Amino acid sequence: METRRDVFQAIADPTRRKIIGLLARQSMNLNRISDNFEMSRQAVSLHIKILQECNLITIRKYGRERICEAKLENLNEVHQWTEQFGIFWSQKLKALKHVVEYTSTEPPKTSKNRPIDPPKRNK
Amino acid sequence: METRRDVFQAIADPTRRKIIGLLARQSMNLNRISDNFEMSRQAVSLHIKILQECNLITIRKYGRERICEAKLENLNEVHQWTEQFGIFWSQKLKALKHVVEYTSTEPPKTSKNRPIDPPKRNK
DNA sequence: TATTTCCGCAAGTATATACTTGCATAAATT
DNA sequence: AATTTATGCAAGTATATACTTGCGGAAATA
Repeated sequence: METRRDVFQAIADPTRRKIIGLLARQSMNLNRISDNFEMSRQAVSLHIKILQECNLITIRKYGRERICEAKLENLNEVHQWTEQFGIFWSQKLKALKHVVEYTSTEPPKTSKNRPIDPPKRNK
Repeated sequence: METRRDVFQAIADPTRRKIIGLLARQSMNLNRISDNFEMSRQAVSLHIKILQECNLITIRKYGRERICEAKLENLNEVHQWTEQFGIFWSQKLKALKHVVEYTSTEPPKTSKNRPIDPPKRNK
């Protein structure tokens, strides 16, 4: 039922991203959150549950209410994952080397007159 | 079958994240990529297809091969989404105001002697 | 006390997801 | 020409996902 559940999966859903956006501005109880969506309260509640499991929000009981708060720090995992490629961007992509190598030529007709070495599987 | 398909959903799967990581270092053909995984070639191929649809990779025909290249720029959407909350981190979270307000008190016993105003739905 | 509000639990459904295996085809290699 | 290699297409399956509706209970309000 609830196998893989990480931050990346949590933010995959647009509803959950919107919830995070809402809670980033102000903590709210469940019903208040679901006011922002067309779907049923239960549906929103389920999204909240998932976000909680992924440690992106915390829930605090306040009387009969449950106040949801965003724990934005835990978006760091995502931020850092994308960040790692940022290095490549500024370096104009190492992979770009390959692009240039290949795109400047036509596909080989035979193995003899190939303009460049074909990619070979080392196995 | 293929309804919602965006970058966030694309990177939700760990296999696809790994593929992006691989292609960020070096462009590869399909079989080469699938060498890095336990699953079948077809399974990997499907992930590639999804990544392509989300514009995270491009595929270039080279003879009988199909060379996959990462288009890391399009991770910007994710990067920026997380970035927007970075502002809040440095500001120690506006929402933190709420946390302090609420956590310092017990839940109200009656409506009379509530230590603070309860959250009210404006409807 | 009666009523409303906030919320969880549970059952049910339709579609999506992540795989698999088998077969077919075009392009290189021998 | 025969074989290997790279890949696509299609069918099939199990589980996950994103919802719904209905019921019940605890807490606040009138």
